[in-house]
Amino acid sequence: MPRALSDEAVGAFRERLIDAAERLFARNGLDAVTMRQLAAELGVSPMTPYRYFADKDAILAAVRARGFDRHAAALNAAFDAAGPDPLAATAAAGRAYVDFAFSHPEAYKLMFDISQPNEADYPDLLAAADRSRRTMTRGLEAMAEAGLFAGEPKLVGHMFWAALHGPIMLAFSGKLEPGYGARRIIAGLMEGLQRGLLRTEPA
Amino acid sequence: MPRALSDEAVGAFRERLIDAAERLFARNGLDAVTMRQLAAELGVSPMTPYRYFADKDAILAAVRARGFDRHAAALNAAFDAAGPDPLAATAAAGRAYVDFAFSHPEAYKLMFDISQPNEADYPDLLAAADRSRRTMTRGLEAMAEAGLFAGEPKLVGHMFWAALHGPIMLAFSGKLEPGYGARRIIAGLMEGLQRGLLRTEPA
DNA sequence: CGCCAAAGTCTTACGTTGTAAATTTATGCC
DNA sequence: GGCATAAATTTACAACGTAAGACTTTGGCG
Repeated sequence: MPRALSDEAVGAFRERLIDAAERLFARNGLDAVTMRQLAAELGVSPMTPYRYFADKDAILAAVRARGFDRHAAALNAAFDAAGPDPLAATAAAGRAYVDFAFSHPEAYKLMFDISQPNEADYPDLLAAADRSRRTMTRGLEAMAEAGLFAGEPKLVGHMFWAALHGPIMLAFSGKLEPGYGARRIIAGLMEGLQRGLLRTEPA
Repeated sequence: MPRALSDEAVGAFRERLIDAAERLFARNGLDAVTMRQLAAELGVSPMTPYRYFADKDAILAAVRARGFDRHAAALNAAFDAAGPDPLAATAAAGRAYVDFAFSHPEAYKLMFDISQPNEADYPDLLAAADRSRRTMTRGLEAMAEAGLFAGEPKLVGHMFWAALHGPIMLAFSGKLEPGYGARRIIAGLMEGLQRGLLRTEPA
C-alpha cells in the first residue's frame, strides 16, 4: 500500500522486524540473522527492511537496545520484589543480573559485544544502555550513599557491575573449567567485596 | 617446489602466515583478516593457505594461541622482574595483565572473543589458553596456599582474574563513561578484594 | 638421462552475504 | 479516471569462504 506510511505503521513494522530478529537470534545465534532470513521471517522481500532501518547495523542496534530494556526491567522487578532492605534488594538484583545473562545468553552477548560499530551513531541504544546501567548500579549507589559502603558510590556500583560481568564473559568465552563456573566465582567476589567494603558497624 | 614439503618448511610457512594474520589483525581489526588479503600479504594465491590450515577458523585459532603465549610471557616477565615479595610480584603481574589488554586490544579481544567455534577442535589453542590461565593465577594461588588469602586458592585466583577481565571487557564494549575507566574500577576492586580476603595479621 | 606420479600452487567457480540501482506495483489527489 | 509518487520487489554487484579442477614443478625409478 504505497503513498504515505503513517508513523504508527512505521513503528509497528519496526517492532515486528525487531521481534523477528530477536527470534532468529535466540534460535540460531548471530549468524542466523541475515537480511534474507529476516525478510523471509517477515514475509517480505530482502530489501524491504531498508525502508525502515538504515542498514543491518541499525537493526542490530535496535535489538541491542531492546535487550538493555528487558535487562533493566528484569533487574527492576527483582529489586522491587525483594522488599525494603537495601542489601537484600541489591543482592536480588545481582542474582537477576546473572540469571538474565544465562537465560538469555545470546541477548547478553550481543549487548556487550566487543565489536560494535560506532555505538554513538545510535542514540536510542546509548540511552537504553545508560538506563540499564543506572538500574544495575542504583541499589549499590544508594547503599554507598547511605554510608553502608566505603568509597565513591558510583565507583562502587561500577565495581560490582564489573565483578558480575567478568565471570559471565569468561564463562561465555569458554575459559572456565568445570568446578569453577561463573556463579561460584561471582559468589566469591560478592562475599570478598562485601567483606572489604561493607561497613558492618556504622561506628 | 612440489613434491615433499619438509616439516620445517610447513612450520615456517605456518609461522609466516600467523605473522601476517596478526599484522593485518592489529592494523585493521578482524574484518581485515580475509583469506584474500592474507594471501596477498604473503604473496601467494588465496587458496594456498588451505594447504597449511584446514580453514580460516584454524588460522584464527592459531592466532589466538599465539596471543595467549605472548600474554603468558608478558605476565611471567613482569612476575619475575618484580622481586621476591609474592604480593608485589602478583601486583606486578596484574598490572602487566591490564597493560597487555590495552596495548594489544585486538589480540585480547580475539583471545576472549565470545563466539569461538568449537574451541575444543584446536588442542594447541586449549593448551595455550590453559598455560596462560595458570600463569595468571599462579601468583595468587601461591599466596593463597601460603595462607595469605582466605578461601580456596584456585577459586581466589579465578576471582582476581575475573575482576581484571570484567572491567577490561566493559571498556572494550564501550560501556564505561569517562571518569570510570577500567583501570580505576580495577584499582577499586583490587583494593576491596585485598581488604576482604587478605590476612594481614597471620594470627 | 628421461619420464611420470604426485605434491604444491593457481585459476576458476559456486553459494552466500550486505546492499545499490532499477523496476514494478499500488494508492491518494485533481 | 488517470497520474505523480511512495512502497515494495527484482535484479545486480562486489566481497567473502572455499570446493573443484587445471597447471606446474620435481624426486625417484627404469
